[in-house]
Amino acid sequence: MTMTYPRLDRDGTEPLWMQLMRALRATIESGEFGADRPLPSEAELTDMFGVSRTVVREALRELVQQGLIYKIKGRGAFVSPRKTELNFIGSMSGSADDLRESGRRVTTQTIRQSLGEADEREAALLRIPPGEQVVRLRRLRRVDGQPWLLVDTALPARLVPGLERAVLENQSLYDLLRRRYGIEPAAADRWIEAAFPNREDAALLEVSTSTPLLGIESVAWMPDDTRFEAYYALHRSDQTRFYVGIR
Amino acid sequence: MTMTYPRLDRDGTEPLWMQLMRALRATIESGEFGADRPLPSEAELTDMFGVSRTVVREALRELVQQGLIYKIKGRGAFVSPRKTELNFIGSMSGSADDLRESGRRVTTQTIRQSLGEADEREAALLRIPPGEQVVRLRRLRRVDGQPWLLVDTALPARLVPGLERAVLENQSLYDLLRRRYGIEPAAADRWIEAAFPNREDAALLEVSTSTPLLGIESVAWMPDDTRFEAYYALHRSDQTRFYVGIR
DNA sequence: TGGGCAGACCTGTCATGACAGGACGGCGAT
DNA sequence: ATCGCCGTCCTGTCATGACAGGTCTGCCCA
Repeated sequence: MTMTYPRLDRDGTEPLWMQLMRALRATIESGEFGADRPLPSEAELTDMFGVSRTVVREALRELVQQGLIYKIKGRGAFVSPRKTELNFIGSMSGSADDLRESGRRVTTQTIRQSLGEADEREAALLRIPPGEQVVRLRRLRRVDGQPWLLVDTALPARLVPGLERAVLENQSLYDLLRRRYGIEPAAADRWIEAAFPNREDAALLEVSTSTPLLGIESVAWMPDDTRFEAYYALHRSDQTRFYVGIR
Repeated sequence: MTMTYPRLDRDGTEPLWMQLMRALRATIESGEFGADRPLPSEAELTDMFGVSRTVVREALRELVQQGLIYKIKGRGAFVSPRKTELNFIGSMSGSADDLRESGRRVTTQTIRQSLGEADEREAALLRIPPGEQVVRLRRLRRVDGQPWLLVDTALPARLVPGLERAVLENQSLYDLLRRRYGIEPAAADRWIEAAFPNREDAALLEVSTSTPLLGIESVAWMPDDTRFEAYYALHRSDQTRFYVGIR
């Protein structure tokens, strides 16, 4: 067992379990472990990181939830076989702007970025009065050069002052929200349907208007229940199906 | 606080946290609590049920995961507003045959039920050799009389001897698997795409062949990693969108 | 009347300990 | 060589305790 890990920061604000989860996740994603290879046992991890078994279990539980590992009672934890599909729908970190790269070239082009007034739908999702200021983004996600996802996002302007002028190209919106505005996502609701694109959307996604696409509506909120993001996305599932892992 | 709860069985095999989760869930689903109403605090629940806070937290965590409740630090846990959509994709209990009823009349008609040999796709999903015996089910789910979901399921015959002759009408397949075969689901992988139905499927679902539907492929397994179920489902999202809650 | 502070109550994090039961390997007996 | 048993190691469950920090209410003072 030759793994080396960063020391966990006991004085910071980030919980130990989260730091540990990140460290393990980084190792797994580095490719150091192949599919179905065992991780160190819980007891070993408590020794290696100098934390309690509670912390280790919490970190591992999260990795199981994310589908990166699986656990078998009496045997241990193992690295899950690599998913070729992207866990976009079923993971918070898999949101439109925080898509995990799986050896694919992912680019994001911002088509529109403006201030506006929340319409009825946006207001209902974001739990704000209709007409309240929102920042609206329209972005096109490409995977290996192919259009893949077209997302229309609305965020309450009062939460993200200046976002309508920020540089967003190939940026993770969630990172930006976290660093600049202290927005920590806690949970999201998502609704999925099959839909046809209109003429404009079809052109952007380079499909015909009779191509069936996945439509995903989403609203996300912070730990204090404040809705900070609503989006509607069109996805070309003819290219890549959406994966959801249930743990 | 006038709630009455069943006593938890300390001598059985079912973990206390799971029993508690079920009890709370039953209360919530009975309608006794309205949306956003507070649950008893963790401390109160430990007193009421005579269990440790660990057990209470585990039960509540599971309910949060299922989207039935939400928690706010410093304030407590609250009943989530009732979802009108069914949590089919993102929940193990929301599998094709264990759909939660939300005040809707749900019926299931078995169209086909037979023994067969696993084809390449079934074999890959179930991790069995092609040609191995599988039980195949084709079922049509109706909600309020409207066709809603058409599911083709394959299960390794060696795990479910006699299932091809069992009475399945309006039965929960998961209940049956649990009671008769001791099959306990642990996790699942699911893939979602937009698709068109073929002529036969379109007729069953009462749509045209140019109606876009959601296609869901799924494989589920037990704690020992044995794949016990694979299905492909077509869903009419023109009727009801699919909901996924991220917690 | 309004604002600030303290205390009580809440969930979140973490440590420690114990026991149950599943998995696996080694050893001994047949 | 094979099978069964035992010991060790593993995760799962559960209890207990402590502390941090968020929330809310009531009280006191200006």
